[in-house]
Amino acid sequence: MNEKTKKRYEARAHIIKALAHPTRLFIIDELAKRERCVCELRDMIGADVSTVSRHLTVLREAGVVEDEKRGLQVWYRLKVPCILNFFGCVEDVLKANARQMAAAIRR
Amino acid sequence: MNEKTKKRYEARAHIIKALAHPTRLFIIDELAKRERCVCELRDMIGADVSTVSRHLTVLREAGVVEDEKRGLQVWYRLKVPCILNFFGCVEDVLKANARQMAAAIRR
DNA sequence: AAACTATTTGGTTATTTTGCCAACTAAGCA
DNA sequence: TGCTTAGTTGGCAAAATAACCAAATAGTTT
Repeated sequence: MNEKTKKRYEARAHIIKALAHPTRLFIIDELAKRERCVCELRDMIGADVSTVSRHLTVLREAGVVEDEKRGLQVWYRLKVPCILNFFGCVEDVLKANARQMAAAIRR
Repeated sequence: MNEKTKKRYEARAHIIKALAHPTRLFIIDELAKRERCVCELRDMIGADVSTVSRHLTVLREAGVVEDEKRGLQVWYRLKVPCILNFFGCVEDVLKANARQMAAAIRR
C-alpha cells in the first residue's frame, strides 16, 4: 500500500472515528431533526457540559456539524445529512446479527 | 435518555467503531472486490499476520464480514455491501472539508 | 507420526480516547 | 462596572485500542 493510499484511508477513518461513539450518534440524530444549542444537548444527554462540548468539538473538527454563536448560546447543526442513510445500513447489520444469534441458540 | 435508547446507540457505535480504522477500511474495500484469505490481506497490508487477524476479528465480531475455512486458509468476505454507499458520503465530507480549508486560506 | 503452513490467541507495552473537575472566556444584564 | 450564564479548554486518571512477538491450534504433506 503506497503512502498516498494510506493517507486516504487515514482521512476516512478520522471521519468515521468521529461518529463512533454512542453520545455522538445521539447528537447526530438530534441535529438531524433540528439545530440545538449545547445546553439542550447537555440536558438530553445528562453528562457534564464539558463532556458534551468535547463531543461536539470532535464532530465539528471532522466536518460533520457546524456551529454558530448567537448571544450566549452556541447552536449546532448537521452539515452532512447523507450520514443518516448510513445509519439505516448499520441497523441492517444489527438486525442480521440478531437473526444469526437467534438461529445459533435454536440450533 | 432512557436505558433502552442508550443500549441502541451503544450497539450502533460498536459497529461503526469496527469500521473506524484505516486498515479495516482497506480490508473492506478489498473484500468488496472479492473474497480474500488472511495471507493475501497480510501481503497487501504489510503488517504482522497477528495484527491483520485481529482486525478481521473485529470486523467479523461486528457482523460486517464472514469467514470460511477451506483447507489451511481462512477466506473472508464482505457480508454487508451497503457499507460501501456510506464511503461515498465520507468522501463528500472530505471534499467539503478540503473546499473549506482552501477558502479559509484564500481569505 | 513428524514436519510444515496458515491462522488465532496470550501477553506486554505504547498510544488514544473518554469523562470529570476546575479555571477561563465571551456575551448579556443589573 | 460587577454579576450571571453558556460554553470551551487545561489537566488528570481510568479505560479502551493497537501493534508486536511468542506460543498454541488446525489442517496438509511426507
